[in-house]
Amino acid sequence: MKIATWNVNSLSVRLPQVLDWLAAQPADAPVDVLALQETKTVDEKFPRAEIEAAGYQVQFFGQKTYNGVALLSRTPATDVVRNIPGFADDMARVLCATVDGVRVIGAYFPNGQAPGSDKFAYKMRWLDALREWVRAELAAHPKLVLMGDYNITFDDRDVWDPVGLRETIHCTTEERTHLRALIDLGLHDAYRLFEQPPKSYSWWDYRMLGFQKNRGLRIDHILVSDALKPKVSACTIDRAPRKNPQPSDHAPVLVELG
DNA sequence: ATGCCTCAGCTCCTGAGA
Repeated sequence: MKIATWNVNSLSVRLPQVLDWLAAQPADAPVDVLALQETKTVDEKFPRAEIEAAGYQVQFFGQKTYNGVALLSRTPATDVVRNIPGFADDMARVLCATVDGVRVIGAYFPNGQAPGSDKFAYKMRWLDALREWVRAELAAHPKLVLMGDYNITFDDRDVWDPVGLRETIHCTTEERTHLRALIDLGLHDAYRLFEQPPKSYSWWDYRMLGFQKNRGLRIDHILVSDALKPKVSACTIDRAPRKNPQPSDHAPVLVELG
């Protein structure tokens, strides 16, 4: 089972790239589940027909201009949950469903803008609510994947300039403490289960030739539960779509469950 | 300096992203 996450930074702009990317997978190893973030599309305008024509079922949860998430799957998604139950939020950030017996959560974590800002405080509240909800989901569904654009780096290995970016957004101790608290629920950073190339990132700034100079951050993650950890056979970041004309600023992350 | 790109939208500028 191959599961992936990709912040597409507008699905209406990136839909052809998403379909091309899915079609480019090996025939014997298609992507079974794909979580998308920043679709930036209201549900009325969501490109459902195009995605279904590519052989995928799709759940989507969007809003105007910002945020928006979707969950593509080759088999039906059941028990769908939108956003964090009990946490009032006018932003479309979370889609959760069961696919092939795996509880899959795709999430677009808040950016946070700057430490000390109102948006940073919202990010911390959102992370608290997410953690308590995921704790309950894990108890009910031991086979669980939590993936998406976390907007948080785990440690300095995930940062192109850890000195210059010390305690800036995505790199603060407070954010990392919250991320670590998710891990402590019984989740594992699938990417670090394997030896990986140094300076591996999932996002590069559009400006300043960020990608060409590999000035990036690893902020897109796939966390797997204790029960799934022994089944993980690979986890990779696919940089190829970042080289497309008119790319998203994020690259997809993939995990394979044996 | 807080921009450099990119995107959406009450679109010829602004807000937000990260």
